[in-house]
Amino acid sequence: MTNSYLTTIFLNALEKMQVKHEYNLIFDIPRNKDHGDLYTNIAMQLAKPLKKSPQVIANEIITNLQYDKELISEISVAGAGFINIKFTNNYYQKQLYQIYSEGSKYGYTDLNAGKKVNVEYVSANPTGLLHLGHGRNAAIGDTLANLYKWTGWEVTREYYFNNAGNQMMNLTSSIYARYMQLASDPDFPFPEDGYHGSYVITIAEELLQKYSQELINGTEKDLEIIRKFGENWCFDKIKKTLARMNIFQDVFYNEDSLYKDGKIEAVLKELKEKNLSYEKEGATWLAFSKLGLEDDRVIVKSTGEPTYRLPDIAYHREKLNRGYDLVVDLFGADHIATVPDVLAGVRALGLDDSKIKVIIHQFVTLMENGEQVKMSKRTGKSYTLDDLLDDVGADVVRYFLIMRGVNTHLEFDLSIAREQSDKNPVFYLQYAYARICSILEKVAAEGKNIDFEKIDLTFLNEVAEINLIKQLMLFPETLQVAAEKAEPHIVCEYLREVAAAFHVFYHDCRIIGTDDEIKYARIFLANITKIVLKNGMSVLGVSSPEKM
RNA sequence: GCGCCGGUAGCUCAGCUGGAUAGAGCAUCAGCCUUCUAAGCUGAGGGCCACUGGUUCGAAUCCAGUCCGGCGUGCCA
Repeated sequence: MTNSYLTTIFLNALEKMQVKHEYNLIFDIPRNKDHGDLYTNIAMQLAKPLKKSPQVIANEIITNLQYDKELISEISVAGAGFINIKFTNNYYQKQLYQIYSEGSKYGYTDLNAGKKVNVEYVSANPTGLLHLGHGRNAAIGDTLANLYKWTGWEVTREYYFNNAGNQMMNLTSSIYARYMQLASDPDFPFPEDGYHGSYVITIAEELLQKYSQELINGTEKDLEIIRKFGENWCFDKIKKTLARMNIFQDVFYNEDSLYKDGKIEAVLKELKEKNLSYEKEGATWLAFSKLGLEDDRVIVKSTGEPTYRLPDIAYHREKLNRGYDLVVDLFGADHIATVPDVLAGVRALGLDDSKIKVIIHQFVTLMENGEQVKMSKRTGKSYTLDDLLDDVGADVVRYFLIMRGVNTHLEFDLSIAREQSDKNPVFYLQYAYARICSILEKVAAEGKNIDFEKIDLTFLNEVAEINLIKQLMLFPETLQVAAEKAEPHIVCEYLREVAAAFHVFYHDCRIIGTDDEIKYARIFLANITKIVLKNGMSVLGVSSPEKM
């Protein structure tokens, strides 16, 4: 981590010593509390170039350090040459004022001000209902978008879909078959690889209600009506599900518009001009082998239809052309194969693919009572995201789906998720928040006006108080790291630690019934904690109820 | 076969741009409510960080190889 005060005094010391070698001055929190509040390994880094032992260098640095004794109580050399720094309570108390002045904006940094990012997530085609996998994608994507917002980016949340391809045709014929089975012929054959989900029957029932027997001839016009009906039905359901998760995207980008606007044609033409595409066996191939990949791939099938690669490439160019500084894609692990193709395609068009950041998340397995709940697309008996939301609620769903690293296979334990108890990590955070609200309410009921500007924070000297302040101070940097690494779970872990630090404070330090000075200082601290928890939970998209 | 991800406590997982004695939650065991929400707090036990070799002051972390699991490897998306 960086610390501006420490950085300044250390750079001054190194300058005095006339150190001109390369180094990376960073401060970190030691695992062991006896080693102080922060440490740096700068002396080790300089050992080789200066040809001195780390301990000797560390001592020289300390000799040259000039610092405010009001803020730093101790700087010492330890172990192999670590420099440990210990702050005074006064230092921490002062930080609290700083947090207070930022108020509900605390945590926000304008690091990326003026920069635009597009985050594309969910992007399920309107051919069915969202399931658990989409849920993880949605939760990670939306939280990531929040993180970008909190680190200064101007964020566009985007959903990409295709309502024209094979999948849509498949849905259409599946609905038609169900419709026919209901409307005229119970034995009407169901397509070989059709959509077996029970929702298709529901769609057919509604279709029958609206159109009666009108569509039984299955003319092209009839099928178009059915297709549109199915698409609208699915999209409506998808959007409602997302809304339940507090997800509202800004742009719904239709793949079809790439064709209508001639963007697919343009890409094909350019690739041909650059001699990167060629005809073979009736299909158009893209010469990925000339772009650093192993094999050439088909981009237009011999039937004349493009494969997914072509519109994907055109779509990414389109996004880059819209002027984003960063274009983020969120995919499940099953889409990994498309990534190198799309990036190579974008490079082939002369664009900077380093602006594209692809995040691949691993799968989710649903567990119940220690057994895996099997998802079966064939039988149509699947546990949808809506089912899950009905079952455990939006807060638990969002939290559980982001609480692990994106690269880790996620085990979603229904038994724990359903439990409204200490086993459930969501409630741990919400309980801390509710406790704060409850106590502040009690204090307010006493009717005394407290002037926050005049509270004397030097009364906060208990270990639990200082530890809580330390935790609260880490919030902005935590959001930065989580955004930078694209790892929302970092925020989950952080907030759990904030809640834990608060619970200890709550346990050790009584508020009501203590002397006024101490009481007011502690109320102040509780208020700051409330702000951090609330802001943090809003980043996660989890609600912060005042009562539990 | 090849590519990507993972293998850390009984279970689920952090830590992975190298740092001091490897962490958390759950589970197990032992404590703490006449006072602000016990959905809480305190403590204990629990580990060849998959394996082997390498890099260096120092490796769970980096490199190479091996083994195990997941996902890919289409004129499906």
